[in-house]
Amino acid sequence: MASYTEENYLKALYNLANPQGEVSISDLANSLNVSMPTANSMVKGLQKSDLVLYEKYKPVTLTPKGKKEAALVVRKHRLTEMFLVKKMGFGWEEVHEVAEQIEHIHAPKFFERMDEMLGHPTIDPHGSPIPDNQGRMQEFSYVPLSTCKPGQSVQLTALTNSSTEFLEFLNSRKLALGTELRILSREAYDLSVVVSYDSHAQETLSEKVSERLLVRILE
Amino acid sequence: MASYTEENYLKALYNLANPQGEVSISDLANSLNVSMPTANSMVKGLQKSDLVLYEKYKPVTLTPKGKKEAALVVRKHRLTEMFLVKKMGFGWEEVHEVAEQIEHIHAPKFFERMDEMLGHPTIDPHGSPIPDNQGRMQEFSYVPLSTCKPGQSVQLTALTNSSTEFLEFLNSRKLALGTELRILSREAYDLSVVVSYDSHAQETLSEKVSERLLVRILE
DNA sequence: CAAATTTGTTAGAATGATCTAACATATTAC
DNA sequence: GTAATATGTTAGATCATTCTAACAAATTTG
Ligand SMILES: [Mn+2]
Ligand SMILES: [Mn+2]
Ligand SMILES: [Mn+2]
Ligand SMILES: [Mn+2]
Repeated sequence: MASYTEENYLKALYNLANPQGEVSISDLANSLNVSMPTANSMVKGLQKSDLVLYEKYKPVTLTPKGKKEAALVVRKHRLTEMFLVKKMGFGWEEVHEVAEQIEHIHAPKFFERMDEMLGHPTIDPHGSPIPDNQGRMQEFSYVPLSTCKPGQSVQLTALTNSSTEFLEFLNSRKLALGTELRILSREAYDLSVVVSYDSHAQETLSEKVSERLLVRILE
Repeated sequence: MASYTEENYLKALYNLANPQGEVSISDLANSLNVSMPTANSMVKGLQKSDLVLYEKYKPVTLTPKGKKEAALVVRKHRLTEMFLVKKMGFGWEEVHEVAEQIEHIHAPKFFERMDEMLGHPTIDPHGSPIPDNQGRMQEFSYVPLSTCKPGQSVQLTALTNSSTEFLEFLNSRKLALGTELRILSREAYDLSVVVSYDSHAQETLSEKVSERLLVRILE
């Protein structure tokens, strides 16, 4: 069984994988705030347990076994976040750090019960999909708000970044998942986007913000 | 901050302490399923962090700081067990192992929220007191059923053992906290006790069982 | 109280996870 | 296509937690 630390490596590999499933040692090390030699040596260990494929100087890839284990940790993380928000009254900006710990609890019934109580949710409080209990995750095809055109109506469905700071920024603008936005214009100079929603007649979102907001196009 | 392992040592010391607050290395090692040299070396580490008092060949004692830290871990354990039973529908026999893990989560708000949702409970599902958020624990003066006399009426209030097997045995006899028992007789030969309660007109409890049941005397 | 037993300590080693310093390979820029 | 830069690896060390084997102190027993 993977250790606490190994689970964090698997999850990082899962989240960092490019379309070919590859992750560089430097990205891995960076994401986990460890040195490259540390990441390198851990990867060798994961390889011994058949959780990753790895050759010197090549990027790392999860094996099917590793990918499933990773997805199941992600499942625990996202179910936990959903539970904290829906059943314990936490804000979406306060749940990530706790979930980062609770995802390592070994107690299948605990998470099954959360899942039941939540009615088998398919997305977490930040709009990210929750893998099923076999580790399968559905794909959504949402687009960043930054790629939308003036005149379009869209619905905020997910985020590409869920840092506390970003979530607090969204709170301050009363932007939540489900919010419907109309794109009024786009500033060519700084790529900021002007939108209206709810009682906000006009709100300007910087490029940095708009590229982190994933939306479903309504019309 | 104490590590996961250190927290388990502190908790064991807290639970094993005799009236003078002392714990032998062998009891500590035994309780944690580690060798005596391991316990010995960990105790030296705890001493460096001012969590225990210790001299070669003498029993170990928690410092006030160590005792408080231990009590706060016990608090998290017991709040968790209560939450699992009252808010998530688990049986009292299934919560200890999960709580053993969740007690190490570092997230004050998570446990504060549990406490609130539970209405600031003072006992856990097995009748053990929950220390307050300063680590203070109230003393109860319950007596083992085995010390009671025939003719007495008592109420089951706590347990001195909370193993899954024992709890399942109690479930099978429909014995729960709060059950009122009348002591019908006591067998001199094997010290078993015959009691009646609810719809059970006559139930024989072995000495092993009756000394693990803590009761409050009603009359 | 001396012997036997139990309890506790030291020494030495292993494993997992981490680091820094030094070196090697790969990629990018000129 | 070499030089500079970025990326990756090896070596060697540290720290926490654990072990077994050997020895030492304390306690119990006859
Ligand atoms: Mn998260
Ligand atoms: Mn984590
Ligand atoms: Mn317990
Ligand atoms: Mn524990």
